[in-house]
Amino acid sequence: MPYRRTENVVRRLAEREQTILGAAQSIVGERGMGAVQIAAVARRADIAAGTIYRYFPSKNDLVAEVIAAAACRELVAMHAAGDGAPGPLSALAACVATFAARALHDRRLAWAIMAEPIDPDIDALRLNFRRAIAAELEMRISTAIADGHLPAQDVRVAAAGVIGALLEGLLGPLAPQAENAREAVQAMTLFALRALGVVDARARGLVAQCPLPANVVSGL
Amino acid sequence: MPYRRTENVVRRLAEREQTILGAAQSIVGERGMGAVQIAAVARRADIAAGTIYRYFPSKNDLVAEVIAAAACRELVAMHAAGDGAPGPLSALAACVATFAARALHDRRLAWAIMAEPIDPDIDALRLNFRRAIAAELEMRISTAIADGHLPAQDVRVAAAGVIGALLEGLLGPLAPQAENAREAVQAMTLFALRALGVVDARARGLVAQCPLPANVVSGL
DNA sequence: AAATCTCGTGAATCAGCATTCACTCGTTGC
DNA sequence: GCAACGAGTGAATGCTGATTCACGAGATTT
Repeated sequence: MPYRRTENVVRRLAEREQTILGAAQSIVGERGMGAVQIAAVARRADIAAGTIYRYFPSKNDLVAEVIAAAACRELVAMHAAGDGAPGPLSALAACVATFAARALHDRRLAWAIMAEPIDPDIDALRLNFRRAIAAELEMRISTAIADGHLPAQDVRVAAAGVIGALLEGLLGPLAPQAENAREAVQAMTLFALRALGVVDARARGLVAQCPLPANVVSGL
Repeated sequence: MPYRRTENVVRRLAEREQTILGAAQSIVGERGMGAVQIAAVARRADIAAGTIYRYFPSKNDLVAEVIAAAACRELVAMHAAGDGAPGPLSALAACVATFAARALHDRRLAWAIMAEPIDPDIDALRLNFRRAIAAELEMRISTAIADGHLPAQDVRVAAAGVIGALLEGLLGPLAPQAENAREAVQAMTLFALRALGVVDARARGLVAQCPLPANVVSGL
């Protein structure tokens, strides 16, 4: 009979794979995509460089998994936030605020994953992630338009614009550093809602009712 | 008497420097920052790789000059567009539309210069450019607020948000490719004005009066 | 316990690219 | 015309970082 992996070995392998992924992610979060080097990941995971290739066929595959995992977490959080809201506009506001709050919580990681280009292959993958995030927003926006809460507009462009505004306003190099995260999230959410056509006063009301950043961040 | 440069030689040197800068810029415009390699620039400029180092101490310095030149052109165009408008809100709209139209005209170049990170040193430089663009917008926004045309808001965040929305909505990977540039510019300008607090109807009016993209692009 | 088999290792290899430098050639000053 | 000088050259150098591989260690099977 051929060699077969013991239960124990399977677990150890799976654990190590997670260790590697975790090491890679923590490096991304601390120093950006550019700092993800096989040697560095290996060092942080406390294994040899070659070992990484027992788990991932290439560096790109490793990075891809890091991105995919983060993408999945964000999508779930956004979707849940929207579903929990009472109406279409509230759902939209919750969606935006959730994305903003979570991104702000892990600025560097979010920026690296959403916007920091490294390699054409990786960029293609990241594109899927962005598309998925955008699709979630588009869905909320479309619903709000259909219900007459927003003026008619090109949903694709609107969603992209909102994402761009959030990234740049909260994470980008121009964003005011640190200070009060909650205020920043609220300011950008307000900005985004107005951009989509909600009048100022109404938008302020919606923002005030949004779940607090502290809540949406849980489970990161 | 020591060697002295002839009038003729001086011109030739200056021309060649421009040739190199032009080659670098055209590569950025076609294939992004990542494609700017000394060998490639030299090939396009039809000179030897080593020659580039007679004109620029390092690749970073070369890239820096490409960025600075582009930044300067954009700032001048934006400023002029705003100054030519009849009122504060029109100026704001013209500023935004101009930025949008010009960016869209040279999508790749604009994206590369505004958003494509390569090297920490370069990033720092790009930051200045973004700050300058943002400052121009901030100035227009502040004026409009002071005149009571916009609700009070954090001008820094607002300007950053507008830039992010424009970049992402028009140039980013999610932006609908090609099609009608004029429409896209108008849609994003409308989006930005609403984001800043102009109500939909009024914003539409302002956008309709903006100079056409065809005009603002001249002189690129 | 012997025979296989996979895992982990890390030094060596390979590739891409910026940068250098010894050299050639056209200019300049006499 | 000729000696000095700086511009132009491009092959060689050097560095950085991903990927490979031959080997020793630990697991699994008989």
